[in-house]
Amino acid sequence: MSNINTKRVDSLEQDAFALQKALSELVKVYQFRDRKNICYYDVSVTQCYALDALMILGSMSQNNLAQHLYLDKSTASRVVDSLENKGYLNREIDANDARSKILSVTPEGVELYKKIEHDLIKEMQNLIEDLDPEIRGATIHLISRLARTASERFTKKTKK
Amino acid sequence: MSNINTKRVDSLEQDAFALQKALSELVKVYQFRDRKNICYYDVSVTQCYALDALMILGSMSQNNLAQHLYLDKSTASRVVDSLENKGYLNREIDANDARSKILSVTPEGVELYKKIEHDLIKEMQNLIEDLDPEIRGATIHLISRLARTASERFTKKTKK
DNA sequence: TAATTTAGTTGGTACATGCAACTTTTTTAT
DNA sequence: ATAAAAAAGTTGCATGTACCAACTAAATTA
Repeated sequence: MSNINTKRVDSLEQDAFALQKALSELVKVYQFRDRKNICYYDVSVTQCYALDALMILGSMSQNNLAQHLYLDKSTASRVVDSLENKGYLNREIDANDARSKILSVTPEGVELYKKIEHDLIKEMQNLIEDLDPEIRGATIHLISRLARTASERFTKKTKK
Repeated sequence: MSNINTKRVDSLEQDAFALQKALSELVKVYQFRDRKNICYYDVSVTQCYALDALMILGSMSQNNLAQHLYLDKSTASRVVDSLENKGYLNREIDANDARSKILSVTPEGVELYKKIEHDLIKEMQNLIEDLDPEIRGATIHLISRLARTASERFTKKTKK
């Protein structure tokens, strides 16, 4: 038997354990945040996700948005209602398909989004500025991977 | 002006941006999981957190558990109800303080916990086995830090 | 042109949660 | 010693966010 190999396996298992715990804690805390309905300025977290999706991915239909947010179309409809009422986005009938509503962020929405994003990114910068760029890159990579894997796993289980 | 310095700053800002997005996506996906009430065997995610806290930190009072789970004591009471009914934990009056209930995991609870933990850790191993151990360690560290910072920030906002 | 599919809305419902009021026990202050 | 305050836990109630199902209107397909 190889000492080195055993060590490696142990380390992998330990790391997996530690990462599982850390991730679990992180998610738990963020769940708490969302339950408390902590808002950025005057939008809820879900509403903020909606703004983000539209800013990053551009205008899209409501159904499309629902998919990105992992929400039912009815829920998406209400989230959009709220954002529309607050004046942060427009909901216009698609010229090519009268069933469909095209969502787009208003100038007020863009302004709000920029404020929120600025705050969040600044906060994140403080958190990671002392880290080696290589580590930062690797972490981003891993977190993205975790998100992707989790997404596949959960949506598979639900059988869409 | 220094080219190198500019580059560094840019890289930090880009990393902060990317990390913010990745983290946001991760949390979104996990929220979806929890909404769907995806369970491990026959316990919900919150119930699983409760089991985990008791296994890792040992027996504790209900109030104590509530704090660890970022839950109101009333909600904790109900979560514990459910776990007790399923036979996964015991709730006994504290010999030193008759107001307090001491929670402990039953053998059935331990068994369930081990199964869940085994599954999760195996999954995590697959996800990280190709990464450099150094990177893994650093990532775990950063995720823990993110959790801790978020916890401080959110609980401060709520003013406990 | 009739049947089916799709996008979105609305009504009903469920469920986890927090808050407030309450009980019981312990601690503190007078 | 006793009264007042604090603490742990439970229960009732309200709330908000979500899903599902039924519906409308429009587009696509047969």
